[in-house]
Amino acid sequence: MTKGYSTSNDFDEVDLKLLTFIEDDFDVSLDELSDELEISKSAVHYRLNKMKESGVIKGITADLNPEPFELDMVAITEVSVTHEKGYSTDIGNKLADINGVEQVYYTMGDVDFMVLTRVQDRNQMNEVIDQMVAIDGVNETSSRFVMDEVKNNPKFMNNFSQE
Amino acid sequence: MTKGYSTSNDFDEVDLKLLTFIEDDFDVSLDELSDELEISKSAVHYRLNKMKESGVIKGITADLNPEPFELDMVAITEVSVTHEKGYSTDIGNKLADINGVEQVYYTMGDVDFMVLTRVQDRNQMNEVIDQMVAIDGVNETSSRFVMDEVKNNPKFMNNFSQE
DNA sequence: AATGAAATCGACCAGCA
DNA sequence: TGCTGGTCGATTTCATT
Repeated sequence: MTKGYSTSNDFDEVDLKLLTFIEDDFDVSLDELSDELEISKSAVHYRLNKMKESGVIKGITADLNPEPFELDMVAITEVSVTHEKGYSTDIGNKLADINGVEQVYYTMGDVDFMVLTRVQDRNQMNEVIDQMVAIDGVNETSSRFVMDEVKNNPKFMNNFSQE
Repeated sequence: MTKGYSTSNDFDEVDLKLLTFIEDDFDVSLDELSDELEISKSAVHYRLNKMKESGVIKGITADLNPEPFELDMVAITEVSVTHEKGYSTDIGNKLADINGVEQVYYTMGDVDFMVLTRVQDRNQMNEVIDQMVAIDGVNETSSRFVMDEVKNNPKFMNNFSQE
């Protein structure tokens, strides 16, 4: 974040509306956004550029469907570590680097990491768990299988609009 | 998914390379992709269109930075339900609809749902938890605060390339 | 599936409020 | 600083192979 936008106060209504739109769908033309926001195409472009440069917009990405890749086995694993050595950013990164691991959170409380894994089948899941316990400092793991991904598409602007 | 791409076998190397690129960064020119894949710009465009239409590419979205919105409080909550009535898709959807709730998974085992919540402060977090326990059928909740989001940017192609 | 040409759209710039 | 309008280059579309 090079400049501007240190707090939410730096956004006007048009910015918020723009962000809400493009967080949901960026596969639209400038004309469409221009119509919706009732500002000129150039102005839309100007605001987008500014937010990209400032880091408010981290990037533009394609959201893929896991189904065609048969990535339909998902598990959530609690990982406990032995609290000997200095702290566990190291272990967190090693967990994150395992193939199939999608999300890693370092948490307060009885367990240290929550890990979400997505793979194609039980064999791959076993491999992932094996790699977790093989990490130096990992003490114990406990996994739950996900039967249904009710919601897994974070949209910050939804959370923010409650303010 | 209207046609094609029912299994991973329907993708050739170029498709996989293309998907790997755009899942990470779609803010690139056709020329860049054309160079990288060593096919013509039109061919890139053709493949992209096909994958959008077939649903392999679910959409193009902007990835936003939570920091400017001060959405830096994250918690993971285990939700248990009373298993009386018919099943709990209903409860899952109600959890998903709560403002601030980002992810909801229906899981096997001792708890029924894992919920990830992102809000601005403790007050908002309390509100969210209140709304969870207020849902009819919700029995018990247990929350852990997230100290560090080690990894939270799912990339299917990373998981897939292990195959 | 892929190509090349024609039509459309987006990126960039100088200038203005 | 935010925006405008115009130019140029990039993208989309389509007939063709």
